[in-house]
Amino acid sequence: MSEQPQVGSDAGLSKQRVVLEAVRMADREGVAGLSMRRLANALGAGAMSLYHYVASKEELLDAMIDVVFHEIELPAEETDWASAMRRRSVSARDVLASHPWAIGLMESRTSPGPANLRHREAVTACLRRAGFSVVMATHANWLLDCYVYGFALQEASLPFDTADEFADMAEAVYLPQLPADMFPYLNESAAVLFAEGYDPAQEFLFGLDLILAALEPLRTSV
Amino acid sequence: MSEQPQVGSDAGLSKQRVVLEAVRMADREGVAGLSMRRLANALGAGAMSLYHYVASKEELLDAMIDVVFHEIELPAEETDWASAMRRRSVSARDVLASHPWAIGLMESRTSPGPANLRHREAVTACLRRAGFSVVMATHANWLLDCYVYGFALQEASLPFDTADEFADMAEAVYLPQLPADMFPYLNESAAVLFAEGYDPAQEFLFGLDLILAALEPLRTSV
DNA sequence: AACTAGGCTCGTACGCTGTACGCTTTTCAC
DNA sequence: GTGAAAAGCGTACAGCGTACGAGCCTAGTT
Repeated sequence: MSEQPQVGSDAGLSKQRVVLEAVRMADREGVAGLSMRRLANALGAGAMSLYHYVASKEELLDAMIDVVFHEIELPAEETDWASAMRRRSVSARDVLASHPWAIGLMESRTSPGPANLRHREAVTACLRRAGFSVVMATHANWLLDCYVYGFALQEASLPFDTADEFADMAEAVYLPQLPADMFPYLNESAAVLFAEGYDPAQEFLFGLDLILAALEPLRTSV
Repeated sequence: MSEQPQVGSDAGLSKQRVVLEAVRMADREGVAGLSMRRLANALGAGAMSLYHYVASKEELLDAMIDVVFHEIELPAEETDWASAMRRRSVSARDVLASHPWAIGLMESRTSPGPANLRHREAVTACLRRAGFSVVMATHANWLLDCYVYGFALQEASLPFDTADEFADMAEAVYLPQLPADMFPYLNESAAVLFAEGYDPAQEFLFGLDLILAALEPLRTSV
């Protein structure tokens, strides 16, 4: 054993090491591939050793979600509210897209972790300081989160990651499923998207900017 | 056995009976409580009998999701586009709120079922007929779906269902977790929401109407 | 030096899961 | 009546989360 097992070198467990390895494993193989035994194995430990750092798998999943929230950029304080919200929303999408398992886990997790709370507080602060009323700040917060999470959810359930994969996928799987007489409009859309290419990041910005612009007049100017 | 086992009376299995009972079971006890053995038991059958109607549990889950989509109202054709979208979005929220397990399942399901496709086609048709371009209709479709799914996801992860439960919950669990000095803005919000009551349905309409209003000028009038 | 307390590790075991395999029963066309 | 197909299911296997309790290693006290 090393002299400071807390630090998290390659020997010696810690809650942090367990949780981070779990995140890495979920990134690689999905949350379905994450089992306590396999996780312990990856850490060079016995399965039951993990339970000294984590009360249950549920708690592990909670901690993993909070790691994800921790990666999301907090809204900057110096800029205007819309730019700050834009940046943190883009960051949230990036993070959720790189941990696609996280979004599906959120449904079942009912109590927010510390990083989640910190983030909510910072967002609410940003909105309040920009002149939104308490009620309106709550609305705006919900609305933005709905959009970000909803986007991440839809993106995670897309069967492709890149534009090239989209092209392959559309030709091989999607279009044959859509007889032109039953789905004329979807065929039309698919054709256009196929021709022009489809970029999720750009799609995200469209809705985000629309929402931000629609919220702007709802703050009482300070 | 009855004479027409296909029909789905109380005797005789069928894919429909299996899937519907699975949905009912998930509604009652969550998707975690749904096992092939317990499902078979509820249907008065042996576990392996289910596999004559469903290739795997994955396929069962896909079919369950499609049942949920089937329950969502299609956009009406006779009204203006905004009313039609509003109605179907409200319907979607209602349905997803009554099957909270569904939203968490969507992340892992990559190929849309027939009811899902039918719904997408109808929505796209509604938007195109209202004068949205192909690209803009895609944007609008994504944006609305993001909002609906995101809302459902957030709603599902709330630890309460009714306003009364919210009050209890806020006092017992939420507020003690939020020291006023670290989370001044969240405390402020919680106090106001606590005083005024909090209605998810109303919250949903705020964002929905904001989005619909912001989309209106983006169609080229017909 | 001997002893002890407490933190850490983990082997074993239990009840559960999805489902492959193959056997039995039922249904139906001829 | 007969043969074939459809429907039902008992058994078994690998893997899951985790309760339990036994072992180890270290620090502090006597």
